[in-house]
Amino acid sequence: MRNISDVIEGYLKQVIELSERDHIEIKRSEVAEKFQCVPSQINYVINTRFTVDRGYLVESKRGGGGYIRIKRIRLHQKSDVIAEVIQRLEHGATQVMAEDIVFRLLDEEIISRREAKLILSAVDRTTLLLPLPTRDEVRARILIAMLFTIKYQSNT
Amino acid sequence: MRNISDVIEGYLKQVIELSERDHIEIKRSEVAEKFQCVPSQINYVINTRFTVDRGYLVESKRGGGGYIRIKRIRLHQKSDVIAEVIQRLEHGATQVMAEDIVFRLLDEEIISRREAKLILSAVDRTTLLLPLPTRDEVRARILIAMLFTIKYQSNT
DNA sequence: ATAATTAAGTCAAATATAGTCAAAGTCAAC
DNA sequence: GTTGACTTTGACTATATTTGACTTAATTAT
Repeated sequence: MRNISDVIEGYLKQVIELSERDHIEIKRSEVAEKFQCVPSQINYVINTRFTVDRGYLVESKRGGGGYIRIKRIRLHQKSDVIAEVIQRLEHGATQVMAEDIVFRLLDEEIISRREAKLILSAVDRTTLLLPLPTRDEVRARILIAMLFTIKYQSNT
Repeated sequence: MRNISDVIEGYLKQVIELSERDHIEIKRSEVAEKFQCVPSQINYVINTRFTVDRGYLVESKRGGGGYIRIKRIRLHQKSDVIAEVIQRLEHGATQVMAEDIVFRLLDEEIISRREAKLILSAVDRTTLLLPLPTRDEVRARILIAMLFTIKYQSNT
């Protein structure tokens, strides 16, 4: 007998599979009720099994009529290049590094000219206006976040 | 099952959409009656969904013959929309403001879906990871920088 | 003018969800 | 039988919605 997290994972994947649409919406409390577990177990399952790396995007809303929405995403065709670039950014990014990376992505036709300008304007030192070394760390995080977005395009 | 606020939001947007004029006038009590809710629910919907950042202007009048008037602000000159939006950002931008603005630009077809995602990922609080109020200031600067880039694109 | 009536506005409490985090439990590998 | 990764649990937190008592403003009747 498998553990309850695996069972819930399987259930959710089946629901996604059978769904017409590219996403499903669940009520955390209902799923918890169905499997006789505490609601936060659902968060655990989602945090460990429905991650971006595994190809899922999750959104949610609290309050009345709240929900958890799980979407499947597909990888960008050039995701290897992006993954490689993200690795280089892990320990901070200077403006020159950022420019090199953006020009490479442009060169590889992973981003458009307009997107390149957009990215560069966001991470320019006069935009961030933060002291070092914070500036290079924030720049790296912004670049990584944007690259992730490009890497994992949702199916919609 | 959706919550009543979302239903009322959808209804009002549809009424605006189908309207000949650029604004609609509703009677708060009638709408409340139609959706079987208390009148102040209508204020809640208007205050949370028909904000300036989302491109709406609301006026009202009390007393006999009172009404609530909702106007969709559709500006056709893209640069005007951007200029207006930049002004609102001058004193910092919360994540909710940023989201409202980006969705509006998407709605007005000034940016693409992918660009919207790119921008939102860059200014997400988990990306910036800075303490307030710095975070809101940096977010505003990044948004302004990107909007300028979009506004003054060279045509070459 | 003043009062009565008719609307809309405000605000905070009650309710309905979901998220976080860390302690406790489980189980396989060593 | 200890260790460490993974899972389970629940107390506490955060956020969104719903509701209603009370307030304010405009119009109408006297």
